[in-house]
Amino acid sequence: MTRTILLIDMNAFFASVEQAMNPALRGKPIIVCGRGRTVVTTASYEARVFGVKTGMNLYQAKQACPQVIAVEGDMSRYIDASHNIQRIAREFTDQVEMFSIDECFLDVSKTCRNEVDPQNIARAIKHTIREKLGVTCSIGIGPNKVVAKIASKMQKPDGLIEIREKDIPVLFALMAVQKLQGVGVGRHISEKLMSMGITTAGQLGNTPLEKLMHHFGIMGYRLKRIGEGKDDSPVDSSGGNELIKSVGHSHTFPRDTRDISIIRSYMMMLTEKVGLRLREYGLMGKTVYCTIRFGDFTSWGAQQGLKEHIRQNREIFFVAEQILARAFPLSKAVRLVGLSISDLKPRDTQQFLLKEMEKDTTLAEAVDDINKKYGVFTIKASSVILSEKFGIRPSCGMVSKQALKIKV
DNA sequence: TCTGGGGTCCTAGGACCC
DNA sequence: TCTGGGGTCCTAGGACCC
Repeated sequence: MTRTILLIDMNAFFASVEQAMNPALRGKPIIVCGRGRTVVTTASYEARVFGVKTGMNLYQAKQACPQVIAVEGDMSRYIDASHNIQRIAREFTDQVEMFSIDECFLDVSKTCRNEVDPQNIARAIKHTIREKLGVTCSIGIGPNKVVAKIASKMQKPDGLIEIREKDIPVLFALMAVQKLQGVGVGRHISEKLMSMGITTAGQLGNTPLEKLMHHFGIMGYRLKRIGEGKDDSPVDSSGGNELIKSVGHSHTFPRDTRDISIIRSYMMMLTEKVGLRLREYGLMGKTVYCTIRFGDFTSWGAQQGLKEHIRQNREIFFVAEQILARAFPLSKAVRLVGLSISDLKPRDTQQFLLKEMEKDTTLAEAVDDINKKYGVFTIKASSVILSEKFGIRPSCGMVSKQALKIKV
């Protein structure tokens, strides 16, 4: 059965939301970024004209566009906007999958079987989003999710492209493999494909499966399907039923360091951020993973599986410290430390019966409550105060998809 | 001029057990 | 002393995504 899938892809989403909320930013080149040694998360189209791109550092952005306005991102605003987009999408079909904070798949096959032109649906969605939220989007239409996604990237901003099944062979024959970025063909794979003489999507689809399997293993099968413009994956409208698999944070130091006390205090701060979110989500984890990025951008990582699930800051920190100890003595200065916890399960309420745990939990949750009410780190561990002495400020976590899972 | 932060999935190798 | 094969679990690392 032929399907009709739409992908709504928001244009310069974070920057557009900031401009919609603050008239003083409209029509101006702006970038949304973090703090410290940060990069551009999103550049407005006015900034892109000057060559400002995602991933540039602030210096590069200012060089390219001296008048660019840097705005510190506020994730909660983007999550709100994302929910609003989802609500609008549901006015058109109940088959809606929030794919990321700024992308949304719709399966409108049923509607289109009644002679409704999918382009009319797309135009109505674009109009509603612009009217209600003051931001624009590009919509791609295709017979499946992969093709819809490719179509959505073909015209930006404010685009609308439909790729019909019969158009795929001609279109893909001309499409460079780099254009498949975003559907599972990243930089490494496309470079390898090019070195094999496969330069277009069409050539990828025509390459014998055995050859692709030989070079890419089981991935070869998926690559061939992408090259053929085929994809059976359904639009998953189950929403927040997906489980969160891991919760983590990382932080880049203002300056590279070998000082164990600095590294340790950052790790304590990360522990508190991870622990806070774990408790917020009502989860506990059984595997702790620590990572270090060195000044030369090489990295080290190690994990520790546990006998029991944990959720308290001091438990997480105890394990993190043991893992971190394996990285010493350090051969190079450290740029970033990261901490994440996985192997998650919902909080076991029975454990509350244990008095010791109860006390600890009550304390941690009281701290969480106060921090939620009066701002993160109103109450903080001594290590965090120490962190601040070194010029560290806790940043807002870029939670994206997880926040959507929780809040929807 | 160096290059953020949040995730997911997959693979490969070693340990261990039967 | 040398020899299996299969399965599972754990760990490290890579690729990809927004």
